[in-house]
Amino acid sequence: MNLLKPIQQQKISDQVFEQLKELIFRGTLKPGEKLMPERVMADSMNVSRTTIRNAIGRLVTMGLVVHKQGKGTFVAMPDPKRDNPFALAMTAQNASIYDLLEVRMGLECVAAALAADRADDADISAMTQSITEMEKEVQAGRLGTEADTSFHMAVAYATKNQLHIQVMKNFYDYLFHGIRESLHFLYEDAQNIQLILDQHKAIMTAIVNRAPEKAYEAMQQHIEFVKEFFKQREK
Amino acid sequence: MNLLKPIQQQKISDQVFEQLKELIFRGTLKPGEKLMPERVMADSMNVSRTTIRNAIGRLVTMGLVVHKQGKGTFVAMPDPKRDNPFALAMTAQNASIYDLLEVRMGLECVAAALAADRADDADISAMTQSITEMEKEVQAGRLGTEADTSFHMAVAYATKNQLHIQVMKNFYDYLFHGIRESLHFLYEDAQNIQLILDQHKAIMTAIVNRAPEKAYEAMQQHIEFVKEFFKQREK
DNA sequence: ATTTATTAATGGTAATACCAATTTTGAAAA
DNA sequence: TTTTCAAAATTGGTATTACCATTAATAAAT
Repeated sequence: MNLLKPIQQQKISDQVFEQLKELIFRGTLKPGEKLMPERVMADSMNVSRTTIRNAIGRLVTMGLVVHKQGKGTFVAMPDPKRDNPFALAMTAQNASIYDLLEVRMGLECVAAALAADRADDADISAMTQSITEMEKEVQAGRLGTEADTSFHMAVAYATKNQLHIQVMKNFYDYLFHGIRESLHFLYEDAQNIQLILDQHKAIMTAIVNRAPEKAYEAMQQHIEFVKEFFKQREK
Repeated sequence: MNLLKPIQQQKISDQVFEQLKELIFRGTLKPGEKLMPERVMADSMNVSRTTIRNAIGRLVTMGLVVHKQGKGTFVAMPDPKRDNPFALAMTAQNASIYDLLEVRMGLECVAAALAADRADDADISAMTQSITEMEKEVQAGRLGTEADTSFHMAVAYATKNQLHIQVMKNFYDYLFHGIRESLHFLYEDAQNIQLILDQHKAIMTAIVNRAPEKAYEAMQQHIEFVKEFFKQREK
């Protein structure tokens, strides 16, 4: 039976939510702009504040608006991080940079070891290129952050593990857009860059020599170095 | 000034949210399972239903639970079609079980070592419970896959690394779902299950004894065992 | 035993009051 | 006048209570 389609009983909060979402997506409500106070909005829409808060709450967890007690609710600034899964996870769980480094430690050390087994000529040449590129950048007075990333991605590709590659792509995409500021401190010091370059070379050497354990350790020391840097800096 | 650290004024709804999320992540609340009615949950937590609804509302928009008016609130089934935070679903199709195990090797071994440093009583008891649960399941003639996952998530939680927890949750939700059939072969053999149980116990013992290296190795052997099983089976 | 009406259970909305953080206001002090 | 600072007004967060809407469970009628 049931030839009749059910009248889609959309919840009231759904409708409010849709309206607000539209306003934000269309740009009628611009980033940084303040929303109406909940009480006013409830009044002008003839619904309860409860419902309004429900709708806005969804926008908050979606990261489209932010609540500020005592101030109001504001449209969130368009944030490249928002599209990045890692960034979302980081902010949602308010993870620290150490959390990040620990996860990297797990992923990249094993990756380095695998790379030592599986890297082919193309992989090696990609690593080499990343290193010389980084040297050039530094010589030119720039920070070699992109070349740095390239090196690590080259290692990832050398594992031939599609899943690992995908994960690392997400990771470094975030490192770029997400914590660029934090990393600047690391790159500011020319001494650090030289050390990083040496560490990269050590990793590559181990990979070229088909020495998985060495590669593992070299990567470990590399990440440990970064971790120590931030630890020192905290004081 | 500001020598005083800000008392992290976490909202009540935040705390409720965290508790519920943890129950779901750990697998204590299994997919499809019904949550307590809001009213009794509010009562047993000594907060208002308003706050409970706020917390649950977040879980809903995150897709972890679903509301059904008149019926209740239920833990959502992990849905591959759903947007997963790390966009790994597509990769999971092409990824081999070895790819998965390699990435796990990196993440979980380091995690085990960290857990040995940081696990508290609650973590230990969660691991114990997962192990006994798995034993009970096996005794009853069922496969203890869920308890197995719970154990690994317990280790993840013991790291206190929020990012790692998030990553592992997604791994188990989306990736292992794709190779569930394959895993059946592993669990079919009672002998294997016993070995897996022993390995879990070894991991936990190392963690209890605060022996990071041992924990690392125990986890390594555990994953290596699974890998070897599938390798043998290919022939 | 089947069907139907009633009741209970449970999420959704409303209304009101008060708490907590922030801004604004306005009077007192300089 | 300008600055300071305390009181009041704003605004999001939580609590309470009541009632609506949907579904499941139960009792009553056939």
